[in-house]
Amino acid sequence: MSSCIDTSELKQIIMQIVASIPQGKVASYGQVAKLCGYSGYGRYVGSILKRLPSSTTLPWHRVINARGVISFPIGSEAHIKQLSLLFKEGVDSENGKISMRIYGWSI
DNA sequence: CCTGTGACCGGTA
DNA sequence: ATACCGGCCACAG
Repeated sequence: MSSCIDTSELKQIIMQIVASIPQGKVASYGQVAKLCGYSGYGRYVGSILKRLPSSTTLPWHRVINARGVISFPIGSEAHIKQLSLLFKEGVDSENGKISMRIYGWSI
């Protein structure tokens, strides 16, 4: 079956939610999807962020997975880049586990 | 149209 | 605590 939703609209909502994540805090892919009103679309959130141009101003680095870690292989360029961006914002992490979550944060 | 692929997630062993 | 599994769903080939 083809998509049963308006993907272009969902894409914009996702970008809006990600853009509104406060500096120094993070959200999971599933959390972003749920905040959009589309629970279960975590994978889609990832696919959207993947296509972002390198020149984007969207804080994509504030989105991690539900296990509290960066969803890139440790040591990969993307992982190093995301970690440094988060570290620069003062995100607290121990052994790669991000502790400053976004739970309780409202739109 | 059918199949494989993810920057995912929650439950189970 | 870690490892695996099945479900998830748009998208590319």
